[in-house]
Amino acid sequence: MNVTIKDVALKAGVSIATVSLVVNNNNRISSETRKKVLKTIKALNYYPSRSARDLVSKKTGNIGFILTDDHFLRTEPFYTKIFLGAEFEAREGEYYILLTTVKADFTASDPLPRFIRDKSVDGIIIAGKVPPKLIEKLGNNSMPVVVVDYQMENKNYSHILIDNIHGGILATEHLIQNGHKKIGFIGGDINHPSIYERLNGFNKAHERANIIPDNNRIKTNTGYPDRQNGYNLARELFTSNKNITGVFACNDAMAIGVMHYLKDNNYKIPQDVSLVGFDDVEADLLLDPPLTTVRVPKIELGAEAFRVLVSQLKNNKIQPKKILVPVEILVRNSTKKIQ
Amino acid sequence: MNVTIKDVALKAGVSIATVSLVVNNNNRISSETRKKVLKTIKALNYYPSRSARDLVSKKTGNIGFILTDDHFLRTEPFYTKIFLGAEFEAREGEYYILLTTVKADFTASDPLPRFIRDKSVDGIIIAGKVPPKLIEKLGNNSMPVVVVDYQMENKNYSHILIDNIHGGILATEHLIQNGHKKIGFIGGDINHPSIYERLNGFNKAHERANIIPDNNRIKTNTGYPDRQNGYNLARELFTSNKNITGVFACNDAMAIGVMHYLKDNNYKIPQDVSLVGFDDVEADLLLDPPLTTVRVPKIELGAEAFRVLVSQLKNNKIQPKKILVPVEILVRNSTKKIQ
DNA sequence: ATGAAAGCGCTAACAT
DNA sequence: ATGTTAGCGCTTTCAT
Repeated sequence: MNVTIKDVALKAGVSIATVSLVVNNNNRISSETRKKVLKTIKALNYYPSRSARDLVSKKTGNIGFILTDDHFLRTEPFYTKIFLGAEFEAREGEYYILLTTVKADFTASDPLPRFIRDKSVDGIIIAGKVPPKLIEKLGNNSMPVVVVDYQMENKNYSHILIDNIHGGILATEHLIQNGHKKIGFIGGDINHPSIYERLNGFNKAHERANIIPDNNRIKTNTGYPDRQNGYNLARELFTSNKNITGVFACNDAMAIGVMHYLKDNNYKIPQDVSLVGFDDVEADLLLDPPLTTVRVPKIELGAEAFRVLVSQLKNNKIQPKKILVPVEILVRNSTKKIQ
Repeated sequence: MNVTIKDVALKAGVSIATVSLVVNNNNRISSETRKKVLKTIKALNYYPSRSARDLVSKKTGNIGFILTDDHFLRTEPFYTKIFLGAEFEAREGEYYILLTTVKADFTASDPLPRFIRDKSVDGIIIAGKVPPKLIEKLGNNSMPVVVVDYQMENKNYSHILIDNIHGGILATEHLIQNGHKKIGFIGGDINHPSIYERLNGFNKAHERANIIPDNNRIKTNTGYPDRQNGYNLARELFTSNKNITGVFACNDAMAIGVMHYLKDNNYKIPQDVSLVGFDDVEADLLLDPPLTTVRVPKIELGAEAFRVLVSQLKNNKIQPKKILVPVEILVRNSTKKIQ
């Protein structure tokens, strides 16, 4: 470190306490003194030492961001955008974000992320499916936790959630309003709350339109919701069902798998089958046709998670919140009206 | 913080200096004392305070990882894997990694990443194309810098580089050995050192085989090397050239664009055209056919960058290194032998 | 409104 | 081989 609080105090002709108060926006300082101090801070290009600060305040100024490796390395930059949203927001605040991954199949014997063990963070953001054993192991820990895009029961954690039910309704209603009645649902693991809720929306939309959805058209399994899995489930769906005209895939990755399956089997999109995805990760993907999907504001999810976490840190009474982030349908060319 | 060095000293019946020496693996301590201290450290679950440590040592224990936003948000997890390699390695060491993005068109008036301004990192890793203005602005700074996957001239920075020339040779020789003579090259910005070198390898392989490459078959532009751009350049290539039988695309993203173009224009891969990419990002992409490509060890690139940076931090004489990481060709089904 | 001074938890001389 | 002690740069009472 170069220039310290002492240098500033000396140059400005005040005590270090005064400098400290100015730096921390304490209003007990006269505006002249403040101005003077601020000026010499600029002149000297002074930045307070984080470590000295942290040592006194018993904070770290860091927040930890945990992602499972499969999420971080997803082909589509879904979770990286959520991270970036948090990082953008952290730049405004006084925080740094430490990103780490844990294995998706985290077991009780795996160590907790290092920043938790050695208390290098003041709080934690976890995005996407959280390994249950991780939560268990985290249980003893007193750090505030915000969970993004994953729902957990009766926990003292705040949640930033996608409005999945409404998204499912939007996607399905769009299909129904375009005349589709025999609609398939392609999901991943139905035990994943997001997928469960999207299916829920799927059913609700049918109900509202007085259509009975056929359970045989609902295809899920316990695999990771990626393209390959979408392909496989599309095969299941179309070999056991004739005359399906619309498909709602629970995310864009699976929708792309469905596209591949349909092309391989000489179905035309949207002439033969209309297809709706979820997430909106298609930019730069060069899909043909462009995919109608439900847009999820990924940057906003991350930013909101950061804000909620910091507000809990500041108020240090942890009042768990649950925030639903709205979604919208983006109609592109993978869906069309039928008579 | 909870348990401090004092608690450990007290419980173990030694001085805090002794505890400190044990923690820092100083060999001036008798093995009995060491054992005793280590035991009570375990018992008390003691972790040294980073901030206290950093305050004394004038280090931060952090290293900064800079990526341009377009790279971080690339569809294929290329740079995120490089980051992860660094992060894996940091877990072994005593470091944390702060990840931030800068705009790809960073200008002189954009602020440097915050962790540089307030000196919250001991060193920096930059991956991928580095905005020139960033480097200029970084000039005054004394922090060691390691650059991954991008070449800069006459700078005191260490480099971890892909062996692009050899990769270009491998890709092209594979085509040539399979009987191809009229081979196209699809690149992005030829001023990007990696692309320049891959083209270099392309030419070298032709030379070795005594084939004169036709400049009209080399298509580059200044755009970002993504799928769309690959598509566009493929159109250029195939409309101005007949009977091309092989294409080397300078990365997988562009190769995918080429694939799309070929499919849209009723070329069969590999029956009509053999296609080779570069990077190996295809896992989970569901390409048809699977792409022959040059594999780049992304995790290893990041890990190596971290190692080099830390070794410079430790030796604090900055001896800039240049490390070439080898590549290999992965033959899949997008290439075939012609007579 | 400002300053003096204690102390956060640790490392590194220096002493023993 | 181990202990004593002086800071590192800051925040925060407590005085003034």
